[in-house]
Amino acid sequence: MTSTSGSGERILAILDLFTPDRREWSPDAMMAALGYSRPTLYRYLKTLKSAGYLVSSPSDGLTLGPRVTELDFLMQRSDPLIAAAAPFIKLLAARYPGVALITRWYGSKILCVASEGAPDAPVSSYPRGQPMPIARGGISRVIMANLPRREQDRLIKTQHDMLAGPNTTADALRETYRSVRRMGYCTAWGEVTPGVVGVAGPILAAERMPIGAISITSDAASMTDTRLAAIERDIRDSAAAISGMFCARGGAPLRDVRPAIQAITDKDFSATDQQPRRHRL
Amino acid sequence: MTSTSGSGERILAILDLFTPDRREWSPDAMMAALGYSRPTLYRYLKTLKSAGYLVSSPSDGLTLGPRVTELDFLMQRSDPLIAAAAPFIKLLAARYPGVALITRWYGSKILCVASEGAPDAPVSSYPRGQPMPIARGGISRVIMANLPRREQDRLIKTQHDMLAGPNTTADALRETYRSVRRMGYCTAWGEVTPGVVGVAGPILAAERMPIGAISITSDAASMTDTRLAAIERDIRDSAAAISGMFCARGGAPLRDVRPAIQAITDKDFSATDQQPRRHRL
DNA sequence: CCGCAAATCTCAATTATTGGGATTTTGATC
DNA sequence: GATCAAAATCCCAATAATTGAGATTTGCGG
Repeated sequence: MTSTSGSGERILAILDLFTPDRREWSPDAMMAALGYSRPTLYRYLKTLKSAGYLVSSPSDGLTLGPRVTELDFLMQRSDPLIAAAAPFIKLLAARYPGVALITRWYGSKILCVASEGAPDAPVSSYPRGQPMPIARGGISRVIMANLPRREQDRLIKTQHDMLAGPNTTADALRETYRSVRRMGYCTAWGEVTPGVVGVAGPILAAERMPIGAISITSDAASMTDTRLAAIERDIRDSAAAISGMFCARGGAPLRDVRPAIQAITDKDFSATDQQPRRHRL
Repeated sequence: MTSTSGSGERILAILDLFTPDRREWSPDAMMAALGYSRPTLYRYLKTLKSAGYLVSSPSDGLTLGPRVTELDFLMQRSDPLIAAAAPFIKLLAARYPGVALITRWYGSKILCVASEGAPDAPVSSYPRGQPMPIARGGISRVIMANLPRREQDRLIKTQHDMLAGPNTTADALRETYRSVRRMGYCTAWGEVTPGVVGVAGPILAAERMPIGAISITSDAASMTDTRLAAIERDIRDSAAAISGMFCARGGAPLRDVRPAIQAITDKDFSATDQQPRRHRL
C-alpha cells in the first residue's frame, strides 16, 4: 500500500468515473470531480481516447470506448477461472434445470463472468458483467464465509444492513459463516429473487483466499429434496475441484479437468448422505 | 502528438501485451517486452491488479481481470453509437434474413460492437468484441472510402495486399472508394465468407469522419434482386440517419430516432430505383 | 522446517510531470 | 463562406513525483 504509481492511478481514476448512474462525462465535470488541471486532464483524455478506452462526441460528451469491448472479448477467453469452471457449469446446467453461474470476487463486489442455461431466464437477472453488491444469497455467503477474518469483519461492519436483516447480530452472522465455511457450500431460499433457490460453492486460490464462486439457481417450487441434495453435493465437489486447480500442490497444475469432472459424474446421487466435510486445498 | 502522459501510457502498454496470441504473461516476460525495471513493473502491476484489470495465479501468470468485463457491460449501455444504431439493426434484422452488425472503426481495426439476428448464425463469424483487420468486405470499403485522403493513402500503402487482390492497383482502389463514397453504401459478394453477400453503410461523425458502419450479411444464394435493392436503400438511409445524429447541426441533437426510423419504414420498396445520391450530413 | 523464487522495500538522483496562462483549433450559427 | 464562443492544445519553468539498483522480506513447494 505504500508504493504508488500515481500517474497511472490518476488515469485509471478517470475510467472509474463511469458508472451505471453516470455514463457520460464532460471534461469540465471530470476536472471538478477529480481535481486535475485542464492541461493534465486533456493529456490523460488524449491518451485514453487514442487508445480507444474512451470516445467523445460533441453531443454526448465522453463515453467508454471500443477498447474495453476488445479487452473483454479477450478476457473471456483467457481467464483461468472461466477456463477451469466452464466445464462444470456446463455439466450443471445440463443436469439440472436453472442457470449456472461463475462469479468473481473483486473490489468488494461480486461479478458474473460466465453463465450457462436458459439464456434469458427470468430466474437469475444477473447477466455477465453486471456487478452485484455483497447483498444476500448463497454466493455472497460462500464468499464472505471464506474471507480472512480481517476482511470479513470489515465488511460485516460496513455492510451490516446489506448482509443481514435488522434482526441479525454480527455474531450470528459470523456463526453462519463459520458453518458455511465448514460445509463447503451454501443454499439460499428466495433471498435474491423470491421463488428461487440458489446453491453456491466457493472457489479458493492460494492461501484459501476466495476468488469467486460457482452456483446454480433454480425454481424453488419444483425443487425436490433429493435433487437439492444432489445439487449441493455437485456444487460442493465442483467448487473443491476448481479450487484445487488454483493451488498447484500435489503435482503438475491440474489443467486437465476431466478427472475432476469424471469424479463428479461418477457419483451416485441416490446414495445416503455423505457427511459434509471441509473440502481440501 | 507532442503532449505525453508517459506513465499512464506505460501502464496501458501493459494491457496491450494481451492479444489473442498471447493471453498469459509472466512479470519477467513483461520486463523483457517492455523494458521496465523490476520495481516499476511490479508497481504498475499492483495498480492494475488491485483495480481488477489483471489477475494473477501462480500457474497461469497474469491474465486480464474482471474489471474489463464490468467496463464492457457499461460500455454496451452507454455507447452513443450503439444507442443510435440499435433500433436500425433491429429493424433490419426483423425485415431481412441474415445478421445485422454495428461496427466501430478504431485503431486501424474494425470492431463489432453489437449484432442482431440469428445468434449463432454460421453466416457471420464475427461476434461482438472480435476485431477484424481492414481486410475485404463492404464494411472495410465504406470505412476506407470515407477516411481523409491522408489516412486512406497511408492504409493503402500499408495494407495493400489485404485491401486488394494482387491484380488491383492503388489507383483502381482509390477509384472504387470514390464511387463507394458517392453511393453511400457498398455491397460485397462473398468477400469475407464465400456464399454470403454483405451490404454496409458508413457512419460519419463531425468532419465526415467515419466512426463505424452498419451492415447486414445474408445468404447469397437466396438473395433476390429486388430484396437486395431494398436492403441497399435501407442500409444507405439508416447510415445517413445515424450519421445525422452525430452532427448536431440543424436543431437539437437528434436523440429521438423515431422520425428517422419512420422515414425508412415509410419507404415503398417496390418503387423505381432512386438515383443513389450522396447522403447529407 | 528449509530453500528458492517471487514480490516488496529503501532512498537518493533525476527525470518526467504538472499547471497558469496564452494560443490555436473546432464546430455551430448567421 | 465568414464569425464567434467554447473546446482543446501549446509553451515552459518549477517542482514534485517517478524511477531503479540493490537489499530484504514474503510466500510457495518440497
